[in-house]
Amino acid sequence: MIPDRPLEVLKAIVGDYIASKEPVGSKSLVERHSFGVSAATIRNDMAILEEEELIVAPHTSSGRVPTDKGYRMFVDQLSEVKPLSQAERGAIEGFLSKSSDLDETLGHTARLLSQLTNQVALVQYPSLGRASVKHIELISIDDQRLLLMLITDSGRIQQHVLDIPGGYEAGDAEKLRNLLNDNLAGKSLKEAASANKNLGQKASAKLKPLADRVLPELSLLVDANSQEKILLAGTSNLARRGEDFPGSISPVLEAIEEQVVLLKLISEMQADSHGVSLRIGRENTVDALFSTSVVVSGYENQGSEIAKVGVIGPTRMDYSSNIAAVLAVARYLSKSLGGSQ
Amino acid sequence: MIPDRPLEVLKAIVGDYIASKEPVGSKSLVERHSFGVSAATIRNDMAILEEEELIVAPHTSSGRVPTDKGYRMFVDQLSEVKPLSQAERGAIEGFLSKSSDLDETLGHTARLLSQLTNQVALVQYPSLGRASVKHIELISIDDQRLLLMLITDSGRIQQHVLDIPGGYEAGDAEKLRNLLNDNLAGKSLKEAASANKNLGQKASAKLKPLADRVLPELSLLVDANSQEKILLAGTSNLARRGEDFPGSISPVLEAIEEQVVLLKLISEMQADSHGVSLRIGRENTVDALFSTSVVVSGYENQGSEIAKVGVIGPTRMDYSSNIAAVLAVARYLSKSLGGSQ
DNA sequence: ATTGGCACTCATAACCAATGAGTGCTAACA
DNA sequence: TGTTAGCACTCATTGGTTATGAGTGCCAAT
Repeated sequence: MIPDRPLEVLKAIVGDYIASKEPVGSKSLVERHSFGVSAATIRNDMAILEEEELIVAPHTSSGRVPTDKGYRMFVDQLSEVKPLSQAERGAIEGFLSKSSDLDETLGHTARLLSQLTNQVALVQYPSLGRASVKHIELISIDDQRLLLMLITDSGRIQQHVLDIPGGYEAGDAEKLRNLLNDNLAGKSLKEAASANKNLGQKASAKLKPLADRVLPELSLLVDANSQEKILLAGTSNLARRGEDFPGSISPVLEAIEEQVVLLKLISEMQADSHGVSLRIGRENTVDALFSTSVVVSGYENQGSEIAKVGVIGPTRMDYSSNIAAVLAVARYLSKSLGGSQ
Repeated sequence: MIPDRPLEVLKAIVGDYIASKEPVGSKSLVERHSFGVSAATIRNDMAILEEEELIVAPHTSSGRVPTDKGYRMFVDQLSEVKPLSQAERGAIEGFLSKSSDLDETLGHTARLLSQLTNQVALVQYPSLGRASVKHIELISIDDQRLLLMLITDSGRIQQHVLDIPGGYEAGDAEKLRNLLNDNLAGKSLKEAASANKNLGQKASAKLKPLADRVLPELSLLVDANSQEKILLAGTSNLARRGEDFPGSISPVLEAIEEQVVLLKLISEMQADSHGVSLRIGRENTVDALFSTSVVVSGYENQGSEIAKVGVIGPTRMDYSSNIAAVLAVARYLSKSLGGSQ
């Protein structure tokens, strides 16, 4: 529905605008690209694009700037993304290979992605909601304290130290531990939460006091921590791009620090054919993020998607390379998790 | 050495400047405060202060602004800090009482402090360097994987999942665990690190293969994680105060995201008589933080200081209330840790 | 020691003209 | 029909000039 050359012009405008931060006019356009036509013709094409609301002029008689719709068309046209350089691939591999536990891996991932893209990186912790109980551990620390641990198949480990005011017998802890594992291991967290409630009755009279102390804490671990969590890195990259934001960047910073908002946003996003999902400007349902774009992709453990990873930056970003970076990092992260956990 | 009234004038200047963000002149000074003398007299006093480099005029014939030295004198004069309101005390208590494990407690603390002060809050994780090994746990997850845990007396728990490619016998894991605890529990991390190296010899022939796999990982846990860590919250508060920073805020953001820099900085800071320690402007050894002030206080577990907590903001901050907030939060945090861990 | 008076400084705001990149439109052209 | 050259017009930006006024330093008088 939009002819060929105007589309090329749109691409050129987006490209030049990303590079220069300046509204781009017909003249500089024909200078930098070889369309084989004159500036006047380009102007006609630009009139078409403006008609379609793909570009807009900040003020009468100035260059044009892509609209959100324009960026959207641009990325949808983007057939293949810019592959990463050898150096970048090396950096990813080197960075992620030396991580040990989950916390550390995700922390590294966030830092890496923010450095790779010069944007704010976000990494969602594997959601406990979809996870299942792999193992429950009850470890005696000393005669009045127990360490309760919940290990899920997503690799996340939650723990809590319990005071047992009256003390306890080592054998009881062992028995309770077996009871818990026999009844809960393998169940999804939701099932475990409800099964846990009825478990008190199964405990023998001797075990009862300890069970009464431990079970509620286990519930707490299950629900309180099934609350999702996001890791951020490179917030300063936002500040450096401050000029890209209309008023101040502080509402943007506030919004992304507000985990709940971000979680809702990325949970709404569905991956497209490339395996990546993006929201551009006003496509974001959050007012404060109307001048930002979010690029996310899922990462997997043992074949199923467990959480998301991505970047957030000004709508005027280099979509091609950011998409490539997010995809690559997601892929390596999946590999790194699948291998060792 | 500096007469009385000029000192009062300094206090007034600092106070007014903090409130108004505007350089403060002699006239507005006599209007807002009742010195009982005329503007001209105040001007003479200001000349003295300027002589002492406690205040400075941004340009000839404009109001005066406190220098770093001026702020320093101001806070040193500060005999008692502004006590927190009832509501604030309530908020602290409510917030911190509902935390369960260490991670969560510290996370809550950081958020709370940033909200209380409207500054960037920082919370240092209990340093493993000064900590000692409380307990080591080796848990079988399945027949090819073990979970290795290191629990320190500061309440921090580190864990790592180990693949044991050839499998192992449950009894061996148990024996190794006992060996580790017998030899390492109670030792400081440094001692444990070196003791750990010689432990391979003590293992029986049967235990050797497993020990060879586990011991290096334990070393890794000890060193790699004895690296300190800082939690930040409320970065957006910096952005909101953007006008207070000379050029852009992004170097500041970069500096505080650079954990190493921050860690070095706060480790240099020694608490004064109030139990609080602060660096004002150029007293910070980091260039990027020359226009910020850092307020920290230590928090304790079982009577000994284990790490620091504080805020960082523009030199033009409300020292009195920030000091009060940091102190209060540090105190409550110590209480909360001492009670349950 | 304090004060009123006064000349002086200098950042800021307001106004104005010049500049120039960029546009839309029209008429000619292939 | 699509393309091009030409032209008048718009308007953000820049630089220069001029008020305005808050604030100072200094001095002579109290």
